[in-house]
Amino acid sequence: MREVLDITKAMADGNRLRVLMALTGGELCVCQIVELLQLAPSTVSKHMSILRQAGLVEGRKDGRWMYYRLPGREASKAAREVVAWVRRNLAESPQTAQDEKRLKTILARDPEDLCKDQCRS
Amino acid sequence: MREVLDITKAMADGNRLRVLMALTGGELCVCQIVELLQLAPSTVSKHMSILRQAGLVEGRKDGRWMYYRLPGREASKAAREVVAWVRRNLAESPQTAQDEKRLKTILARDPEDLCKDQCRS
DNA sequence: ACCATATTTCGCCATATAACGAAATAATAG
DNA sequence: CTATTATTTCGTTATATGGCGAAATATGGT
Repeated sequence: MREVLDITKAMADGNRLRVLMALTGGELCVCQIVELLQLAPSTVSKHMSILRQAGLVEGRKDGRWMYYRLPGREASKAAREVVAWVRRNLAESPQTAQDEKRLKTILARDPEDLCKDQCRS
Repeated sequence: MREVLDITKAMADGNRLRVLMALTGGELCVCQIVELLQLAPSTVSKHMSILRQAGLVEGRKDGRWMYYRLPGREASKAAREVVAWVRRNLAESPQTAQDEKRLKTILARDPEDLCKDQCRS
């Protein structure tokens, strides 16, 4: 029950669903997700830890950057299934389309610059 | 997005997940669910309306009794898929086993008596 | 060692949610 | 029609959650 509830609670937030959809395009670092959602880094960090705790994303640390991606083959079946369900059901969402567009411009920028910008603001 | 969020929020509560599992055995009326969860009728009613709004259960009124059941073929695919996911992932849960046992004794009693008992307490 | 910087942790506040009881509603029985 | 009773709605309260900024942590560059 605990595992299932961790998963369903993790999915019960619009911003976290947006992150799951954004990650279908490949892994992203925290500052890129911050830029996408337009939320404070601390808030995004919390969201990612909830998703990670539920097994809906995996984290990889590379130097100062933390990259998150969707769960791979070794991950729990329950988590992988539910991520697939989200992908199917949000694929046509306007929000998803808008985020994809926005992500393109974010990915076009050097991640390093992105983070610096955030520190200034 | 709205539809997906309605579904994920509806699933993000332990008592509502217990109801979904209990309904795999067939439809139940509100007073039976009240007896199972040991919550106030008003609370159970709210839970059921949240599940219904999300399309995770269907309601059928029969006289004074309101019966709820899992979504049928005509229901949204997203809802049916996610209910199937819950069933698969909670099938082995101790909570589910305990509730099944408890349900047996509840179903053995006349629903009419059940409701009267609740009014007395 | 020291500084810059990416991320996380912590403490706080506002809002959302789950619970209850009382009152309203719906529907049968007399 | 009135009484009974199953369910829902409403108002209130306690707790959970999402958001932020400040401070702590971790890591690479100088």
